[in-house]
Amino acid sequence: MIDLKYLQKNFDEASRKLLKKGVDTQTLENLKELFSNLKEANAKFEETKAEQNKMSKLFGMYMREKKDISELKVQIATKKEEIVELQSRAREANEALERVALSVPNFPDDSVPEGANEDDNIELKKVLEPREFDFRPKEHWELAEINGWIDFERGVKLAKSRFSVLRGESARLERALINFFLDVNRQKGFEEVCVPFINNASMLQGTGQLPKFADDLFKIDGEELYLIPTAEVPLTNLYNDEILTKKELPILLTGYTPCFRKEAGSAGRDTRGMIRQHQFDKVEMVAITTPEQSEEIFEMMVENASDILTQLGLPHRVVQLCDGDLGFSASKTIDLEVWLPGQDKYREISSISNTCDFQARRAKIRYREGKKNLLVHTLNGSALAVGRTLVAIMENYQNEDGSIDIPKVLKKYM
RNA sequence: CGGGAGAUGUCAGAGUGGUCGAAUGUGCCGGUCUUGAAAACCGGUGAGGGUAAUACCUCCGGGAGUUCGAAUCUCCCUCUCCCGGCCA
Repeated sequence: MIDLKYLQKNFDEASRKLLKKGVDTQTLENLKELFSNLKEANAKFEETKAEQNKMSKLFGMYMREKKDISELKVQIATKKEEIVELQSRAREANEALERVALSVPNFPDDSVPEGANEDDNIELKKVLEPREFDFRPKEHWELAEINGWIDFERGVKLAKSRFSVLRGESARLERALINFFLDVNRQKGFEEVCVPFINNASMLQGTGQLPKFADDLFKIDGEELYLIPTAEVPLTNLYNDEILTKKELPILLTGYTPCFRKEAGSAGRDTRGMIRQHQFDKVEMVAITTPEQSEEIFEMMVENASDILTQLGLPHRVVQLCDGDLGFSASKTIDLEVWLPGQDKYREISSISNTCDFQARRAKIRYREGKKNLLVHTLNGSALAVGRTLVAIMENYQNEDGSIDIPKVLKKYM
């Protein structure tokens, strides 16, 4: 959630920033008004409640002193009606505010370039030269068929479309990649954690998936529980509603989880192959930091994800997202795109974001600084998406006969 | 899934209708002492909102109710622990 006090005090600046994230001025005007409504409603309620509290104390005193309480009783009864009314008005004001506020995206960081969509993203650098092929490189699904690596049909049979089955070598490679990623992250100082793959609604709200993106989530029937769309949810919310000490920051976490996404709205995109599945494996990094630390940690996380790709010998490029392409919670995002020779293009394989205090405010994650409790910064990034790495290895390490070599660093994991 | 107990500040644990945001211990922060540390002693220390700062308001798992007044009484829900069943 954005800082509403900031919105109120710097409305023009705030609305200019959020325009880039597709929020119209109308919504922001509305939000500002709802916020001041709430403050007003609260003030009235509190004032009246204070009067009643005083009278109640008096009541007690009169009783003890055996004074006449009949008049006081009438006064209190009148006040009480007023309070009930004011309280429900304050509550409504709060609900009205939350309904809007929880669906307003984060401000882009000042350093983020302007742009309308992904076409305006900025390539910061390329790492490793794509290999020259003396034959037409195949796409991963052709290679999957030749090698018997991916059983798309049976995945669909077991669940539905956009599910698949890895068999034999590919299943082992998937497992090897997970272990490799976790080991690298651990060496960089991330604590490995193993978390529930199902989280409750409150946690999903904490990281920003709810209430706005409910349609993208698999919900457990009859429960307020959801399959996680990313390990970012459980890892970040590990500290939901907690107050940390400054000493324990930064907290660096890494974990492997499958991720579940409905992919509502992406019908027709990447229907072939396993680029876009309802279930995919990912190893995630999450950092909980002070505001001073977050930029440095952010760069470290980008560096780490890029390093993993380099160790695997996968050519990739580092892309800074423009403000128009930023996700809901992100203040700043850098994507890593891996080269897929079969598709003849770069495809996203990691996305690293600093949400600053946006998630911290929702999830109530704070740290103690002297006598004050301040919001932490939260960061997340993939290191890496496992299925897409598998695809990248298949396409980059293919031979003319369709066979696939295994990157050297993975040999000890196979 | 069946039976029993419980949910209070970092934790442990008092509090059973008013002056209780809450004893005490512990932890944490600061200080005295010490070459330094520990021990001992002294002081401070829940969260959110509000204010220039105070006032003031809300919060004792969550919700509804009784009452002038609820941590305390009633109802519902959730969760935890113990016993039994089932089970990796």
